[in-house]
Amino acid sequence: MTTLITVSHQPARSPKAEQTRQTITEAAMRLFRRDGYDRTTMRAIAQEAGVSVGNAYYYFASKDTLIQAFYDGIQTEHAHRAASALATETTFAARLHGVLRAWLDVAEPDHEFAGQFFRNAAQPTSPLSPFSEESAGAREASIGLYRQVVDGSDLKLAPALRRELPDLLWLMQMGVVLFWVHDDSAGQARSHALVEKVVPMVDRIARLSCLPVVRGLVDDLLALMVALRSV
Amino acid sequence: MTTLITVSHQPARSPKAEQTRQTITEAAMRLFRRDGYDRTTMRAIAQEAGVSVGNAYYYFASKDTLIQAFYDGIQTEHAHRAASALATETTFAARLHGVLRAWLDVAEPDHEFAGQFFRNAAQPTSPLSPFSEESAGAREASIGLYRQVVDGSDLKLAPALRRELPDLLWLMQMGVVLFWVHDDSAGQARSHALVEKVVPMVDRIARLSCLPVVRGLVDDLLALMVALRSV
DNA sequence: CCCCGGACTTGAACATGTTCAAAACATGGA
DNA sequence: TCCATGTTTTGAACATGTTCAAGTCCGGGG
Repeated sequence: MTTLITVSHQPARSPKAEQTRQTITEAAMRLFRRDGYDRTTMRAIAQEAGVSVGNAYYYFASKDTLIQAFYDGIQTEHAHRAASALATETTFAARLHGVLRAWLDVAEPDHEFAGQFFRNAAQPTSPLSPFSEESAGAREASIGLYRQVVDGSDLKLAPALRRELPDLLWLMQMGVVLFWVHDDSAGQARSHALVEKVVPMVDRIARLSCLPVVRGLVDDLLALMVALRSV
Repeated sequence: MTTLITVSHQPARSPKAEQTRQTITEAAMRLFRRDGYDRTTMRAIAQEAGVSVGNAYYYFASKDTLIQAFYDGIQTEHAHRAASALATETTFAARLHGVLRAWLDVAEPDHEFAGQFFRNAAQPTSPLSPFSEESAGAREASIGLYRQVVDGSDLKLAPALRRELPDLLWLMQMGVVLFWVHDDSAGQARSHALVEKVVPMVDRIARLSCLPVVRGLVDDLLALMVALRSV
């Protein structure tokens, strides 16, 4: 479930190298959290880690890639907390709600920091983009979470929809993240409100997906996804 | 309809100043289009404009704000082309399709360039974010376009939905833009396919919005929007 | 005509992400 | 022990966005 994606400039060959790499990421995380991404300089990171600037670049291709550690941390922590929700809840709505709220809880302490480096993740060409080739592993892991949400639940769905639903729910999470990043309300209250309202809606749509009218719309949606993949 | 948002460091007092400002934006646009955003340096822009670097900063707060001109250009051009679609089409689907396709057509020549500076627009704190205070004018103008789409069409809608639909359609456009920015297919074929498929779906949903089942979902959606505004 | 105040312009200086050639270090084999 | 080779580390140099103190220009008042 962990699926660490280490975008390393050079792979660590020796234990000592691994140690150095670790020291650098820890120093970076510490400063990023304390001063924010933009105000933390590479020189400061190097100094905090007791290492030269060039050495940081020996292990990490750029300042951006240093936040991969942060990325991975949230990912694994989310998987961890989501697991406990998935272990106890059985209804679709409760499971979905648990996984989404787990994300908000995990990410909350880093809201400000996330807002600062979000632009890097938004760049289509960046390896940190959730849609990038390099993020495939983390993306699959995250989608896997939503597959569990669906599979372990009481939902009755047409097979085609059941197959695609995890992808759609992951996409929804991306939407929530987008909203969350822009959310400057205290404790990201608006994001929580969003989740609170959206989950029952999704639940209702899913349950109605067999009714004739809704069925047609769902079929359109599935056709859309298939079409986009093939173009 | 134009609503030019000029984020200027210093307002231009004299005609000569206005001339200089113009020269700089034109040089910047030329180089951005030719070499891309990242590979165009401020020094190159200054030189192309026959001006000093400091002078560019007298008129523009940063390299980012130079692309405001580009932003405005797309906005006005879109309004222009959309108007002709709105003048001829009468059905909701055709009007919506016309406006969205107009955007794709207008933006196409700048797809690569847009991908490069998209990250700036994605940053929540940036004035170039479509959700920012500074973009309010352009945003309202754009939403106005979708108000026309709805109002001039043959759609029968509950008043509450009719009021909110333009906002929702604008949000949908943001989604299309997000997709488009990540779309590296030839001529952005996938984005066109997306629009082609999504428009009939939206049309169908809108037309079904009075039926009992769909009605409930739409009400939920409207309640969500109201709730988020008040939190 | 001269001078003053403000608008405009300049280019050197600064901050910071990134690169690179060279040095230091480690390790296994002669 | 010493060398060869590959790994790790260094810090100065570079590229580029941004700032700033100082200069130039210009119009209006004396």
